[in-house]
Amino acid sequence: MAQKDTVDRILDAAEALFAERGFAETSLRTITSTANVNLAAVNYHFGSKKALIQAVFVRFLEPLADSLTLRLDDAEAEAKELSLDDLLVLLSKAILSAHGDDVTRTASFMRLLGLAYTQSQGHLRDYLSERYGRVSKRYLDVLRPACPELSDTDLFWNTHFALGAAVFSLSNYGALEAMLSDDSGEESKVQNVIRRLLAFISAGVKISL
Amino acid sequence: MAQKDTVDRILDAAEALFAERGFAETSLRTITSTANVNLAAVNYHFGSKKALIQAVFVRFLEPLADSLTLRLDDAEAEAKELSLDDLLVLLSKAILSAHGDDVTRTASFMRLLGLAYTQSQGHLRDYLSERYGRVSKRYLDVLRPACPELSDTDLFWNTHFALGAAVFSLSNYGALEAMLSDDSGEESKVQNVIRRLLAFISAGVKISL
DNA sequence: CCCGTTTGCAAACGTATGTTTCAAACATCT
DNA sequence: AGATGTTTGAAACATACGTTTGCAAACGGG
Repeated sequence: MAQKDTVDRILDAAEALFAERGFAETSLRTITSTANVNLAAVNYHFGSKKALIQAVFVRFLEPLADSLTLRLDDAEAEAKELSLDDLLVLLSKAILSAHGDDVTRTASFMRLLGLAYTQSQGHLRDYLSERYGRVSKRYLDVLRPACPELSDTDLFWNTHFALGAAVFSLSNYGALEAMLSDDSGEESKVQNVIRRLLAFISAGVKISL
Repeated sequence: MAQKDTVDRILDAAEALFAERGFAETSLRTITSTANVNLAAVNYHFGSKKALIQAVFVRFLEPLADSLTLRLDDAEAEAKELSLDDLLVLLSKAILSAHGDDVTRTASFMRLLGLAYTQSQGHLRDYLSERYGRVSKRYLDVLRPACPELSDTDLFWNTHFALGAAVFSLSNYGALEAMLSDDSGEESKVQNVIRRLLAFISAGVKISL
């Protein structure tokens, strides 16, 4: 089929539109007309708007969880001690590689993650933490021995500070980039910001009160 | 009058409801019934829902901007060099003191700030940056010489990483605190988290690529 | 006390939304 | 080819929303 499947076209449109306008601000009519699909198709294929939102997240997070699991398996197979920076790079590579190093789409999806946190969307938080709780817990378990000098409370808050820095800056990447004078190099700007972010996080996470 | 003024009751209800559910997800009917006020009162006193949202932000940010300006005046009057940590403490004290050290309300309002960033709400971003651009620019101007070893690009990204860490963690403070085992000391937990946050930011901002 | 203005209230209006319906088009299998 | 199950399409439905209206009550200066 020359045209992509209806389901995928809906998911593509929904992912992009949600990211730039939020969930409640994006109507099914906008989504379906962007996707060149009949309005009823969303309820037919997904059942409801809520379910569509969940499907958008699952389509992105499933490969990410797989990629992360795989890399953690590899790392543990080598049985070497993983440093904090090793783990940060591992995570960022897992995220980026999960969708063919499409940095734009990844940054756009980070915006969705930010929305999922701030916007109440209770059903989403419950669903995601139920579905991906195991992977994130495993990552944290590996992170724990990489920061032996930190107490559990230190680590807890520092990781959430780091998560905030990542989600916030990447989800607002578009707006932030526009504020910069364009004298900086053109190529792979996002990559550079990610390098900056990792350095920032690496320094912060090591702090204990 | 025993009852607070209608305008204030609306603002109180709107601030709390917006913070916990988002802008689009909070209807005027929910706001007015929470405030025990007639539905039409919002459009009468504020003109529109958009204007109400702006008014909520102005009521909170105006004292904050004043407090920050005052403290910057004092600091510059002493003509001492302000270190990065001095400036972080100055800012956090300005934020907290602006509303009688009501940490709960401050944390709740941080959530609103996060929403203002993530949800498109273009009118809000424009309005706020037009109204408070001068104060924030002044703070950044003082911050600049406190980090002499950083390039402008370094400083730009690091401050936004820091902002993300702050907004995200404080705006989700309620949910995060609930995840912690309650063995930690009861008193002034928020204050402790703010101390942690400042240490985290202080370490991260100093990083250059 | 009166009258112009402000505030409060109930009801309605117009619109946009998520969802449902049901018949037509399509695909798949025997 | 014909029957059967799946997918699309246009239209309608029910509801929730922001906003407006019309009028009564309260207020305040002359």
